[in-house]
Amino acid sequence: MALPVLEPTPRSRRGHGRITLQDVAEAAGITKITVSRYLRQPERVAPDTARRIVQALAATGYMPNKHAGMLASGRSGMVAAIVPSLANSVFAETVQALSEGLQPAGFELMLASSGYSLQREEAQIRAVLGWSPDALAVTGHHHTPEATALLRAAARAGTPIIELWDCSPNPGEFIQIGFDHAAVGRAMARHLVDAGYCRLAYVDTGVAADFRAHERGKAFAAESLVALASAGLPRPWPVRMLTAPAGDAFEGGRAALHQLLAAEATARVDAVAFANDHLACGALLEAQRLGLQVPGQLALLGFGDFALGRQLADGVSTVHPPRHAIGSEAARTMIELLGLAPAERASRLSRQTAVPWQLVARGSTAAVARAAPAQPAN
Amino acid sequence: MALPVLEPTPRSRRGHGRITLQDVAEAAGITKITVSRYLRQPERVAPDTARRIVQALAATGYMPNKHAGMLASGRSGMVAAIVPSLANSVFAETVQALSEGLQPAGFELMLASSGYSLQREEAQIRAVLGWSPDALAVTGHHHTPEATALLRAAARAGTPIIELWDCSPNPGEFIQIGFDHAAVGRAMARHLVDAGYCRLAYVDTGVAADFRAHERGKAFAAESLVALASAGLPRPWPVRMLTAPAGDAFEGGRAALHQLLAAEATARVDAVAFANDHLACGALLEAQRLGLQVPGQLALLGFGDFALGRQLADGVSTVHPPRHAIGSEAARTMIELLGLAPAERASRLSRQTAVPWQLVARGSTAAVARAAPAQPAN
DNA sequence: TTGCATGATGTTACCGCTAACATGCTAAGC
DNA sequence: GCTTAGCATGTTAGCGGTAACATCATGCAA
Repeated sequence: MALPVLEPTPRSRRGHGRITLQDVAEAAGITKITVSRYLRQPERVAPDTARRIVQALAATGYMPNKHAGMLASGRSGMVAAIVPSLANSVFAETVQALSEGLQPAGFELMLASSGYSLQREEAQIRAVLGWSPDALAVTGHHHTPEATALLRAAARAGTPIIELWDCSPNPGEFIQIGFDHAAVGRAMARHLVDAGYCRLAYVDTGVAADFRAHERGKAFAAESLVALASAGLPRPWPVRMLTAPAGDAFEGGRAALHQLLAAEATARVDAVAFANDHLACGALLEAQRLGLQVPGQLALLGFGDFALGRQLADGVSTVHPPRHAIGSEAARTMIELLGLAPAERASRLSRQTAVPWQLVARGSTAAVARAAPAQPAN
Repeated sequence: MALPVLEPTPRSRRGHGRITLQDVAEAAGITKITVSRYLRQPERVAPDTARRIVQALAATGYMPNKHAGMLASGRSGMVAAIVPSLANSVFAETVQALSEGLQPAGFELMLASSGYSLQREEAQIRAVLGWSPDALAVTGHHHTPEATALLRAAARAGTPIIELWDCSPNPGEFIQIGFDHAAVGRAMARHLVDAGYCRLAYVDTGVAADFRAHERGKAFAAESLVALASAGLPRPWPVRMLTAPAGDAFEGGRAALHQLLAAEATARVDAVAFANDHLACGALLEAQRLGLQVPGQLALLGFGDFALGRQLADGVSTVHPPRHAIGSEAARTMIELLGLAPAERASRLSRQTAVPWQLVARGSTAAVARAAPAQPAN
């Protein structure tokens, strides 16, 4: 028979070596709940106790374990965002604004970039939801079916889901904060037609999953025909649509320009809209190299309002998207929703906020006298 | 006297509504530990049980709660990184590489940007350590004293701390993965002198906390004198040092160029090195506007190897920093260290990895015949 | 048959924190 | 004096997982 073991190894896994509330409480001569209370609602503990707690906190160098806090309270104090790319300054600025907007409310931001892949986005959503974020921002309203299901489940559980950058005219399943890309595409078309151009082209980006650029392109093409017709060209030149090769966007713009110029000079485009400013700048540089007059022989219109566009030649006309406003508005929305009781919140988990954008006309699309219509207006 | 309450409210806070391991276990007719085991080591459960677990997982739509997992196991599966800025493509690419390198090993990345402020960096470090990351990457070796103390405490507790981008010749307190910026500055100086230029200037960035650019500048200035002397100019023109105005870097470069040209033409600089390519490109565009010959009258040398530099004129010479390699090397290091036993790990929490960079000579610093030395060599 | 290694699953006790309720003490009200 | 409201602090029981050990069939060698 085994002898009774003295001091039976308490088979306890001791802590991971960090200072805990318990340590602070002991140092202050009280129990941990009071310390916990002080940290969350300092006015709820007696001034004298508070003083001792402050000392104990400093002496121990306590740092709260947010996982434990989350587990106990059900609130993580963390918000997650998934964007297609961080290298793209467009999203970087939105994320920056989101982060800055959340900071004062005490929320941390957890960031993931999907590399413009819906598969990776799905994986990221799955991973990120494991951290029980208090809210989740994703980019756009295109997701894999599984991803949508995950988002839907989270939304039903009361987690605000925000789709950034898109804001389609028809209501979506989640909260949308962005703008109508089709409207931007139409405005781009009208701008070029109004400035006197009539042989238009749209250069899409080589990044397959930039749905927004594609959507602008489709609307651009459709609106072009309308605008040209109402400008007295009932049988307009068909809008050339092409896709720039993937890779370096400047080179893509250069290559696209060459493709466009391959046509016989008389039937050449006289204005090109691009999926983004980098493509447009690449095309402008190539046009300069070729000795083409911009905007004399060729007008160029970008999207994104990148800093470079202001610098080249007389400036590249562009659309200024509300990069910053989308992020700060998203932060505002999250904070507002998370302040509501779950019951109230539920009714607001689907809505749309359109953030204004602006077409910035610069030298590259200066007005020209329209050539005589190919076809007299009847 | 109060009647005995039947079914006394079990004062239990019910869960937060999510599916838990317990739910899955019940659906599969087993206990939760077996499900937990299956999720971590599928080969440890019987094939038949595994099948039932898989079904139960699918049926319930289980999603693990990582906070609970972290609390129980002491491992969070998360790594944090703090960079000065995400809008800067330099760091964005490093972060991208870090993220991609960590993904296969199953680590999530938590990201924060400090906006080039050491105060904010300290706050971010504090916040991020509350999430008990398995490892933490920060940028550079400049931190507030408090931040350094926090990092030190974390390192002592076994969390690998990695300083990105810097790699000073003298050993640091933490792990450094980067390169020696002073060496880059010296190489820039030698490149210009070797190409025949002798009236040099360095334009620092207006971002006060970009210590790395400043360090390159100091080394550039010092090495210039040495290189010019050994090229037969014992009493060289003193290196002009100036700081571009903060804000748009292109404009900063333009403004800096104007400042440099303000001197009488005969004593004008003939080569300028910049803290980054944006400044250099801005200066190049301004030089073009002013009709200056680059590199005839002026050589320009940037840093960063941004895509634009390849596009302008005959290309802007630059230094290609190991943006990507720093990130992937950091990921590799983290994974390696986290695979070690804590005891073994402790001995490796301080070391340096120099990642190679490259000077990319393009048109903007093409060689010229050196003007007769101001002073004959003796 | 017995003994024992082996593999599959279960039990228990935590991780560090907080919600909910309980207690004890002081001061006000009658 | 005694109740009672109110404040400060404490006790208990979890949150949802996992580590460590326990148990219980098997199969197989001795």
